[in-house]
Amino acid sequence: MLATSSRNLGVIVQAKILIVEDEPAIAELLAFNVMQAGFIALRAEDAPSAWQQIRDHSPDLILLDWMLPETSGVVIAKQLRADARTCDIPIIMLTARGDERDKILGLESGADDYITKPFSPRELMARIRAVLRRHIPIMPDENVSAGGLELSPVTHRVTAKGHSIELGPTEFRLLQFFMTHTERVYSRTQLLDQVWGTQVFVEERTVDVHIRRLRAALEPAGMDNLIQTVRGSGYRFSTT
Amino acid sequence: MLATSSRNLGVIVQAKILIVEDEPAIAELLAFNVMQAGFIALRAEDAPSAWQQIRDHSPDLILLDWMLPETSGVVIAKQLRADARTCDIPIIMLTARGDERDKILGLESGADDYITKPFSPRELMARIRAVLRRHIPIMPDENVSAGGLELSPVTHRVTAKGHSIELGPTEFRLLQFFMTHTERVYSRTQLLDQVWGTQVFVEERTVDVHIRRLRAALEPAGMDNLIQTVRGSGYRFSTT
DNA sequence: AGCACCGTGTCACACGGTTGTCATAATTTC
DNA sequence: GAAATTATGACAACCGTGTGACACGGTGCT
Repeated sequence: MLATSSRNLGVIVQAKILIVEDEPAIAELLAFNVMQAGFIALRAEDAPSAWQQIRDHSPDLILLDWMLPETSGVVIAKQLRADARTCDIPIIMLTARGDERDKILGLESGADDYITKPFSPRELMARIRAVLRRHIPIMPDENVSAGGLELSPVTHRVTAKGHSIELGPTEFRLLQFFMTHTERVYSRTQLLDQVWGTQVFVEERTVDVHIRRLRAALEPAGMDNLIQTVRGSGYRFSTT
Repeated sequence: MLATSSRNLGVIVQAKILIVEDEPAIAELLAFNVMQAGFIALRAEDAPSAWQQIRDHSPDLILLDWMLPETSGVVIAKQLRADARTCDIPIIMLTARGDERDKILGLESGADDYITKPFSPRELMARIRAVLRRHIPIMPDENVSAGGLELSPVTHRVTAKGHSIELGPTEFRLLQFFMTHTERVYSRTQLLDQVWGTQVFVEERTVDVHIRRLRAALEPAGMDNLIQTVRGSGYRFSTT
């Protein structure tokens, strides 16, 4: 599992994190850590440029300094929460004083979490990940059954009339895609996009190999004929 | 997690109840009764906003209307059950027709109870309390037995066909979680959230070590194969 | 206090499974 | 038969997991 990026339905997205901090040294430190962890770091040093960044890039999370030159972080947080377009963006407050009152105020103003300076990079990243984890949209993965096969994403099991079928991760995703998109031909490129993800560059012929491996796993149950080759076009999952 | 979940502690602070209902009048009525009874009422009028609420507030119980504009309540219920993060949330179905078939379908789709409109507030609250009573004490203090293992939270003991099994606190909680959530794959992140808690920051690979320690403790009884590795996904407690 | 002990989290390393790629054989199409 | 396309077998690199060791903090004991 890539700890650095939020995974959703097989597609890897790189979360964008906006750092709103006026002290350059701290901003630099934050940006470094954030990028080190594999996120995209956006930066703003005051409220106007923060809004600009939010409008242009719609970040997935905002690290917001408590103390800012013009507008305080709390005000920004409240404004973010007031706008329908931004009220869903999670906020982590950065505060210098380990004051308990700051914590209360920060949370009341709509922050999802807060962290006091100085902070360890590990803790910061952990909190970021925790907050992001809570905000990843829930995509229900339902059990699928087709052509006598039963696939259960939650238990990560595949069965075919009693036979238990062992699959590697890639073959599992491949079969899952086929079972949720039956009776239709998919080119190798389409399969790569859907199963491997768009950002991965893999040889087209690799699909052949995984098709073969999937068939081999299905063969003991006599269900390998479900995966059909359509010459010149690609592959198809068909019950007939 | 800052929004203190009403579970976990075993003590019901204030259960959050999500009302999914498109008719404003009925939603209002429900909310009023729920709040009157001392619960926190969340509201959603369609499937998307319901998911939003679930994601943000993780309610302790869901009142789900049978008939909804876009996605039917049954579909939502099934999706809730399919997701590891939501499968434990109890559901009470609201149905207008006193039809017996609805009841069957509703229960099959994973609802814990159902109630037909019109209903008396007293009956509704009684059912809510009954369902909550059954569901809150999942983690705390209930003896569990699965796969030939017996776990008793009150005495903090684990036995496997005569063998007494010694576990450290963390391994105990880990096993308890697995035994109350069998046959389902959990990622390291999910296990950290569920067993360690969301505000604890621990390396993901630490889970491996505790899995190993748990297996080592189970090995003398020959039950270490109950904890299965699902490569690329996580771990699973399975009796098969 | 000093001590040993336990539980825990982290790391480094080893091992095996998985994966992508290629060369080659088999198959289909014209 | 030749060309195009796909199936197969083999292989090396990589990644994920298992494992042992160690450090740290807490607890109870002498």
